[in-house]
Amino acid sequence: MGRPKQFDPDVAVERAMSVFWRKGYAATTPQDLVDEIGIGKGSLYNAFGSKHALFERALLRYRDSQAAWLEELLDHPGSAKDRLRGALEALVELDLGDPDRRGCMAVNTAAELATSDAGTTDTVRKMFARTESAFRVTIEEGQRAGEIAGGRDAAATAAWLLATVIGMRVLAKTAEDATQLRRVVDAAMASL
Amino acid sequence: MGRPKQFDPDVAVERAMSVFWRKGYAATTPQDLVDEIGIGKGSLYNAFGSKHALFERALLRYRDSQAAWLEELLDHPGSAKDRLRGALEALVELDLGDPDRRGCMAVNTAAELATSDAGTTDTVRKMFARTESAFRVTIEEGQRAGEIAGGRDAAATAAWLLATVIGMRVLAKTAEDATQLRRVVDAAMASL
DNA sequence: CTAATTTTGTACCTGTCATTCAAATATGTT
DNA sequence: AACATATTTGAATGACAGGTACAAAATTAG
Repeated sequence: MGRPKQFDPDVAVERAMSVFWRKGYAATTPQDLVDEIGIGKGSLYNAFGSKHALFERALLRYRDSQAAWLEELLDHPGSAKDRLRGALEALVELDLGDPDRRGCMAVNTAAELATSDAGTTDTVRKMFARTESAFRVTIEEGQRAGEIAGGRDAAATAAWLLATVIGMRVLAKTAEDATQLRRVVDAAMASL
Repeated sequence: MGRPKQFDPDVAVERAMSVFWRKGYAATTPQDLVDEIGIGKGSLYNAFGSKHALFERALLRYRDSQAAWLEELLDHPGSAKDRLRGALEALVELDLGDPDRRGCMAVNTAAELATSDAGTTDTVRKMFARTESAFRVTIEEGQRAGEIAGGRDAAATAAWLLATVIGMRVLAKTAEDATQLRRVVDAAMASL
């Protein structure tokens, strides 16, 4: 009943994600969003209610695609160490391959909104926890397989790996070439 | 000649830094700045020219105070490893002790502006390079003293330590308590 | 075919953004 | 004292932010 939407809300959220990811929350205007999505302002506000609500949906979409991507990488066949190295190297490729150097949307959001937006910060915190958890599982697999020293605290190592990855993704935004990031990967793997 | 300034520009820059640090660049308005600094808008624009110019001065002020703080920590007496651990622990204290959880202004700036502001990004890149360099010097001292394996690539280890610290400072903005950060420090030092 | 429902585009609104300006005020120079 | 210079304040500016209102258009249930 009623007139059907002439645009796909999922596509709209994806395009909104793209804009928010590139420009950040505060610097993105409703005009930017309608330009990118290709709908009118009326439709935008009818469908999503507010800039903030759309941002939250965009962030959740980022979470889903990002988490699936990383978790699939860590689920590849191979040794735990190889999978971890592969994931880090894939992240470097991903970040440096992006002409806009957007980095990680969750990291950018933490940096921009943690002081002012508790709800969004909670979402980001959970995203970090999820990644940390995936790292911990892989590290524990490596310990059972004897590739990683069993005496190490897997939880602490996972937290440290998460910090390393977050740092890498910030550095990817400022790095001029790949050498700095490759060094980070090498040193991180050397000390695992 | 002329009426003398009724405020200290250095104090004004410091207060501006405080606001930009807490709110980020885009979310800070000229009104926020004059409220915090305690001068009129005319004075603000007469003294600094634009919001962006004031931001750059605030960022440079951050760089100077931050770099001095960290470099002094790393210059303390003691073994290289102890100094590195001390620096990481001091950063955790600093970040968690801040009620606003502002994290690191350079990191926040990289996250917010790297896609859009080449000049500022260059400043941040140099700040990162300076910290990385201070880490490398300390690591090399540790290698000469035999505390850190000489076979390790000091430059790569320093890059990795920089990434770890950047990640920690992002996590400090979302972490609910100190455990996650303490784990990062422990794991980082364990693998040094 | 209509009634009911929903979307859409345009126009509009209020407030704020970043900046500028005029006038008043405070100093150094002659 | 008169003047030139520099700074202060706060109002004024044009542009745009974020969002709303509304009538016309599109669809489906009955």
